Amino acid sequence: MGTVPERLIEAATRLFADKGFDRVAVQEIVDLAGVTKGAMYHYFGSKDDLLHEIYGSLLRMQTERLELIAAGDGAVEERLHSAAVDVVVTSVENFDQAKVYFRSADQLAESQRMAMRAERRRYHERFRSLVEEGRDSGVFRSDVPADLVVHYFFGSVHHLGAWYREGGALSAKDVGRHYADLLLGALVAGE
Amino acid sequence: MGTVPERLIEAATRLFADKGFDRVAVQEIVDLAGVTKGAMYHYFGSKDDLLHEIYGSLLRMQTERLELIAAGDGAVEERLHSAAVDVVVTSVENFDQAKVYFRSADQLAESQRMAMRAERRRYHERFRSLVEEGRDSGVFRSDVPADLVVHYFFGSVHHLGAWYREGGALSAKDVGRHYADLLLGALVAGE
Amino acid sequence: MGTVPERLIEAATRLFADKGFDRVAVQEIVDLAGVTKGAMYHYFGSKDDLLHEIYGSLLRMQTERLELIAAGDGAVEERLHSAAVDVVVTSVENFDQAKVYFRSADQLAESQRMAMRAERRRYHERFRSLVEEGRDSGVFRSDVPADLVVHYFFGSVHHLGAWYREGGALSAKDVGRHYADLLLGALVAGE
Amino acid sequence: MGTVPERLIEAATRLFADKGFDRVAVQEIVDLAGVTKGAMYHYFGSKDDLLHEIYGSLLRMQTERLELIAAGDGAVEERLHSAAVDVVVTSVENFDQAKVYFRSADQLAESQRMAMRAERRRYHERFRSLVEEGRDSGVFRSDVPADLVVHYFFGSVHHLGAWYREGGALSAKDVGRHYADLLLGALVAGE
DNA sequence: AATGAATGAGCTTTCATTCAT
DNA sequence: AATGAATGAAAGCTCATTCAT
Repeated sequence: MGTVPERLIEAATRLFADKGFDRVAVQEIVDLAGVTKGAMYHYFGSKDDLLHEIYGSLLRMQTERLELIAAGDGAVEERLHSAAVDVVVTSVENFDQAKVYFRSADQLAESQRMAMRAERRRYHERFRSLVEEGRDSGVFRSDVPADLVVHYFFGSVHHLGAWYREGGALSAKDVGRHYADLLLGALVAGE
Repeated sequence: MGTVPERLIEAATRLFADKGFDRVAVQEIVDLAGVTKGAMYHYFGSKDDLLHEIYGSLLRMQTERLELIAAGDGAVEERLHSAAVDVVVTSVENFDQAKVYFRSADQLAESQRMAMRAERRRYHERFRSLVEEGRDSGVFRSDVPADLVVHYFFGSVHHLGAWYREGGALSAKDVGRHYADLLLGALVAGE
Repeated sequence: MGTVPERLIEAATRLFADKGFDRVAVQEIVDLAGVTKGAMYHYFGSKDDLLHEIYGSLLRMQTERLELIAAGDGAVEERLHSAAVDVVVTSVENFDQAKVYFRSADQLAESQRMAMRAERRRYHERFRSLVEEGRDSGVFRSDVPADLVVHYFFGSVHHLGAWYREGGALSAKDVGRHYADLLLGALVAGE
Repeated sequence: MGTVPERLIEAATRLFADKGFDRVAVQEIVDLAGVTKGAMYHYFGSKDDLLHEIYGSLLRMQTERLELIAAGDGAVEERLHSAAVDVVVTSVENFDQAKVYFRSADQLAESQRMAMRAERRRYHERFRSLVEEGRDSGVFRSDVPADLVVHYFFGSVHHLGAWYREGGALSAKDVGRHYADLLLGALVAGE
């Protein structure tokens, strides 16, 4: 059953993913976790803290993986493809966490927002540097700003929570590959 | 200064776009509109009604334009390109409304959610039919599900609110063209 | 269809009878009457005024009839019996009005409450004087205070709204007779 | 001073009795009880819950007592007399509670109304069965429907709140006896 | 480590009434 | 005679957080 803080994180993740941060009462979280409010405030300073905790961990994990993939030694188009597949697959495999991340990103308290943005920027930049590497080496088209490309692609990823359903016809890997194909197709297409 | 209901819609649009539906108090809306709560409830049945009104109008407008564009007589790749540009441009030109739509779509009361989903689906299907038309005529790749393509692209569009800033280096038209180019590039690229 | 004030009184009577004064909104009344709030406030000073009007008229009518009956020249037990039947029959024949009277008597504004109480007391006293007349002439028992008898009987009458249904097995006259029989039976029974 | 929920019930009882359910604000209740609204909603789900609690307890008590009295082994007219005295005495001894019951019975939310009606019906039926027992054994008159008799008597009891004042000339027992005498007088009177 | 009673500020909504037209 | 937009005060209720135990 896990420790109390683990159960709390788990409960909060499920609820935030389903209804959005603002629509979940602390009471619901502790009920689902089978503890009381006092216990929650013993481990977490606030409801915001729970949110921070939840998507911080996914983002950190994805950043680490991205850095490994990007530092690999395949061709740039292969590394970008892998990175694209990976962010989709890890998002789907941690779908509740990802949904919380996608939905409630802007709901953080001022103090934590800074830290979060810095981490997100780091991920974004690393991804962009891959795109730029491809352009510099003449493999990718260069008539579209690299930044825009990254936003374009992450938009698609963030939208997964709005339509993808686990257990349907498409596996996480399927979606990841299709997404990566579309991205690479667009970049390699050339003018 | 416009009529009271207009001022209310305007105020609500700005606030919902900035902070999200759940973070805006009715009191803030009426303060910004310069009226009292009673006046608001004279014109709108609930806070939900305001939300519905706001993005209903954008969605209706975009649907109409999409249907016109799709029914044009150019080549399918040109029609899809125009449609893609158009949804971006109209979203950016009504950016607050669009942000409300992107952020708060799922926050509607049960009753209105159905109606809204039906309208959204209609838009989605019309867009998808363009993609399918291109595949059937051999112009677009067919190894990626058409539905997924549409979700992929709309994800990018929905994400505009998270990064695009008016008055920056890129005009609405610029972004629209880049987005459309990326979409068409991916589809035409062929396997 | 009647004049506007008549329609308003009618609508208010029905609604107050059904739901109680406090549970009816002025908006509902004017909707049912097919007019607007402005029209209502043109004819009536307040929602309280409507209430006052409604049960004032029933009470006045019943008082007049009671005085006629009491002043008749039959035996006292016959006059009391007639009076008892009459208050039941007129209450049932104006059932909505009567229900309003029974339910919402205490809901009047301070100013009107005085006037109302005076009228009610007048009715009560006239009824009591009949009881006393019967006692003085040795026809009725005298071991129960006359005031209490009157309260006892009017309690039964007021309760009609809680159980009597028009169109059922018992006609207004039936109930009136049974009620009067029970009252007279108790008084004549003797010690 | 009692526990918080006790103080809340006490305060609500007094206020509901005085002004009627709809005329009492939750704020008044908590002020009188010396707590805050949050505390009230910690113990009671709604304002309706308070009402339910208040007269549920009186009704349950009276039902229990009625069943004991009715199951006794005296003559039926004695048992009915006792039952009549008892309902008056217990109502007067818990006068605020009884007034709430008499006044606000129909103000309950739909959900609780059913349960309450069932309990009231049970009380009514038990009382009626006493009346019927007396008719069957030829002690009571049978020209008046038993149901009507019960409504007639309970009407008188419900009306107590409208006229009886504690500390006056008549004790609870006095009123109870007079009421019972009037009831029995009417029933035994014979045709 | 954990409880749960209690707070206090805030929420959306209702409503009798007024008033310019 | 009548409209209906608008007010302003109050309503019932929710909720993150605190704190004595």
